[in-house]
Amino acid sequence: MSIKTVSNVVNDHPHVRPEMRARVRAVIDQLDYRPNGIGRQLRQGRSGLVALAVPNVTSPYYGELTSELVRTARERGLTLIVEQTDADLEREREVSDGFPVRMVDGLVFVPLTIPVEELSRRRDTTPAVVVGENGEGAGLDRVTIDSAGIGDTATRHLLDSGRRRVAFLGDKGGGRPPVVAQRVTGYRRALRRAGVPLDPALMRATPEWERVHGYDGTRALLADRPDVDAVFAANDLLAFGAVRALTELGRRVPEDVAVVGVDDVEEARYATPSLTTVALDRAEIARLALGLLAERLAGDDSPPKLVTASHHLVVRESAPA
Amino acid sequence: MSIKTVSNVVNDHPHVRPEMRARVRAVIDQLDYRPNGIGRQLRQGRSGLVALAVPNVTSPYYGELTSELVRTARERGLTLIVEQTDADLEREREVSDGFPVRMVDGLVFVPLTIPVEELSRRRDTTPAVVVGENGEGAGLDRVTIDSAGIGDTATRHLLDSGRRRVAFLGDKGGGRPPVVAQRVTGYRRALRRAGVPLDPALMRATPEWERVHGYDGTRALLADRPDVDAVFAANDLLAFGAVRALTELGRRVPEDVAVVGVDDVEEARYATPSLTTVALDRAEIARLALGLLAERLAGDDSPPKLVTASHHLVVRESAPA
DNA sequence: ACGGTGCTTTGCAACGTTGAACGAAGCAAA
DNA sequence: TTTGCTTCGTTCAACGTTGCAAAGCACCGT
Repeated sequence: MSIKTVSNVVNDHPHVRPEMRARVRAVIDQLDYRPNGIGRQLRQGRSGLVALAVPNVTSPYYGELTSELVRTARERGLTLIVEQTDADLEREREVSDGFPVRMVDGLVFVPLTIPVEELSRRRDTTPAVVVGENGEGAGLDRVTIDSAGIGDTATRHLLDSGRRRVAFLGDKGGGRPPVVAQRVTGYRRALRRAGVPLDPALMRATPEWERVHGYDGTRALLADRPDVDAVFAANDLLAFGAVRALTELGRRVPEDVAVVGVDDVEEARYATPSLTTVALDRAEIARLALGLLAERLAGDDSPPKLVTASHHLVVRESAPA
Repeated sequence: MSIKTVSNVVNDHPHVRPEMRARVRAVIDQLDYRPNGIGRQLRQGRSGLVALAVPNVTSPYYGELTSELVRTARERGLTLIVEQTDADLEREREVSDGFPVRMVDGLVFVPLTIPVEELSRRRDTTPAVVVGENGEGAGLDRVTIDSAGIGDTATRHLLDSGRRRVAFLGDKGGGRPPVVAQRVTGYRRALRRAGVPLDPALMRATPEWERVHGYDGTRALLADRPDVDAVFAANDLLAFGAVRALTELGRRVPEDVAVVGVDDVEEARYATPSLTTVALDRAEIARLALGLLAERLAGDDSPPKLVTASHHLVVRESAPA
């Protein structure tokens, strides 16, 4: 029998006699034949591969996002290649410029440090979806969250529970990336609405947003402002570090200092005390991102789209109502 | 100029006049030409893709292992495809049988629930490396750790600090998978050496090894044996859950109950109290696994190899010396 | 001027697959 | 028996790349 007939059977094409079909199937089983994906991809001009470029898969937030993307991609018949940029500018540039060898059909990119102008100068024509606030203005499809709203929600919760000296942990010196700028905006908005003056000494910058930076930043904060009574940390990891520092310095959480984070990573539920946080729906973000990408893969060439995923406050022990 | 000349330039072949080389380079830059990976792969018969099948990328241990594998693969010029089995038997079967379409050059597999016999019946000829104790006897290349040694080290540390009622958290009912069996073996060995009789009520089974199971298991443990003075948890997540449960039930850690975990995930350093644990070198595991795979890809067809990665005790607050 | 030598460039084929077009049967109706 | 139609199977070509071998081209010595 001809190769093409086998192809027809494998692809469930019509116009194959049932008898022939069965015969081919039997031989396929016997030989454990599997179509060579490469040949197929070359013929069809698509690989079904999608690259995910994320700062890392280690930190809980990106890990959980990666997990949801892997799951969602699978459901859509796509396969995910994982790359880590380590938040390194050069690595992010490489991702933005496109891999030197063309292999993937699409890209999901979570940029941290690359300037928007560079993103928008992108020459690579592989469809790309940017995830996060940092791609603002890049002229690419993007899934984002309302970080100003998040900052507002968190800060308001602390103010509503009677706190008045609310620190912001996780600011960046110099030009703030959009994600930071937005969370600060929300923080200020909530303070203003409550009539609480902004105290610059309560705005603490950190080099990154990992546990150790929350820890260090909080120790520095307490040295300056020993009377702080609440911390809004820009993400959960900073918050964990903050709790650790506060505890070491003899502050009780939440009695002396309340702490709110952002992300609702799994650990937030099991930490001691459990962490009040603003939850982001990572499954929704994954769904939206791959949805946008799938439209492009299907040939959609409309102007770049922007979609916003939802968030909600989860009240736990570290900052009760 | 001919297509082949371009190919020669792209691949830095000798015998291309510098002038011609420059001319081709210029055009490549101008057109932003990138070789099509699929065509190249078809020609060369290899894709440079390696599949990683891991229970999930969310839990810290697998996440950190995935991260190291991504990094190491990159260094070796390989690209990692990530699949999650969710510790589901059916999904693990699919991985073991091989993907229905051939696309990857190799497989790194962390099996949890699939029986060894099924693994060894594997028909797929794609080179595979198994990571972990659970692949014992599968007749495949494997990177493992000395889990009996780990159980011994952890238990001994607790006994050395004067504890006598040491619980084992994370047993499995019914036939124990190798990883559990080995950690139990080490636990018993240390107890025997210290002359402490084994108390079956201190052996606590959990459905999985996640925080919630450590939490539930520890509550059950305290109901049965309120006088327990130490917990050896089979991994860090169980230990975090245990600490949480102990704290809620009024036990101080480590004063009343000491806790030791296994893995040394990043969180262990920042938890309150910080966690004493047996550290596994994930970078080493990744290096060894891809090293074995690379040998197979290079044509090595010697009998299956077994290599063992190292471990060491890290003493922190939850179980001081 | 001719063949030889060594460097440079090109043509051909093949990797494994599948869409398109073509050919070969089978069958019913004329 | 021939014609026309349907159903099934095959051949051809192409996807983009690169190893191989042959061809082109200077330049040299005789």
